[in-house]
Amino acid sequence: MGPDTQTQDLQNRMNHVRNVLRESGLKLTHQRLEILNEVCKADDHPDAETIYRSVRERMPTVSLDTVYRTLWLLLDLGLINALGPSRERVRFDANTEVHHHFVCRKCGVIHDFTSPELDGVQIPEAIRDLGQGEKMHIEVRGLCRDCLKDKASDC
Amino acid sequence: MGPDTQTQDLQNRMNHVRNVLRESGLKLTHQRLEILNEVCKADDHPDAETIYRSVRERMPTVSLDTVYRTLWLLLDLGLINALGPSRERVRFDANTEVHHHFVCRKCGVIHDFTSPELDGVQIPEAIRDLGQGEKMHIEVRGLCRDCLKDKASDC
DNA sequence: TTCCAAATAAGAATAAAACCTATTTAAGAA
DNA sequence: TTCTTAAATAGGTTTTATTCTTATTTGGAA
Repeated sequence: MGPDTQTQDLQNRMNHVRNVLRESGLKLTHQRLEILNEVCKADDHPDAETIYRSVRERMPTVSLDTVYRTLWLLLDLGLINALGPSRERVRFDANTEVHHHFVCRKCGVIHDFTSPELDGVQIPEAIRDLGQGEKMHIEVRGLCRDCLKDKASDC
Repeated sequence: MGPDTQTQDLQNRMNHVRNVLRESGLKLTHQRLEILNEVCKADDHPDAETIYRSVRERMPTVSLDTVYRTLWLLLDLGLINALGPSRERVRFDANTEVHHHFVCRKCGVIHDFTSPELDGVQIPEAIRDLGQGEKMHIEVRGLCRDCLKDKASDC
């Protein structure tokens, strides 16, 4: 995927967001577009603070509160994902394609991966009793390559 | 499963913990046992603060810091689990049997469920490139019964 | 252009989690 | 058993992510 394709994708995506916001009766603010833009550009599951710093480079007056509010909003609208188990702070993920996460239990790094096997996993019938299932989150936890290397050199 | 069986289970479990701590060269403190005991007794995925309050009933001098340290320790030793995505604070789960979670995206309630289909899902080969997979976390997100009811009454 | 509800900025407040240090204690050694 | 010591704890302080408050601004409909 070349840079032109990426630019194209980003533009399509921004258009999609404009539509979703309009349909939901929400305002299309400069801040919201900039924040979404930064989340999309990042491919490393940034946290709110990191996004704030990036956005501030172009919009020096943006407030951290707005970044948080906007991220939760985008999340509620299904335009981005959130992840981040246990000790980590919440991290955001602009990748809304079907994919899964590998989380290192030592350093906390999160890598996306795709897996046709996992994509096929269906929400089980059994949860009917508990409520209405909407989506599955599948996560593999373990040790990433770097931490495995560190572990080996500890001996 | 009657109360006798449960008591038996808890005792077996406490013995197991004693062994794991000893094997790891860690001290078997009164605090650690009390904290684990409380996590085991709770069946509602309590957070650290809740566990702290429970433990304090029997051990009025226990410190919150000790509760946190102990919970992370038990987690590292694989004696308990942690869960809690997105907006929620971290919650702990003494159920180390294979099971899965249903998380309500509105109120945050977490219910355990079992599912032979999901139990059979294997860690995919593809993650070899990323590191060493250890376990899968499968979570179904949606709306719980109570929140569905509330939603219906909003109309 | 005017208007107003929605959104924002800035700073204050809250609360979860971690840190610091003097004191206590588990458990191995004598 | 008593002694020893590194590990663990209590209690208080600090940090920091996230939310709240309020005055101001602004998107977008009329």
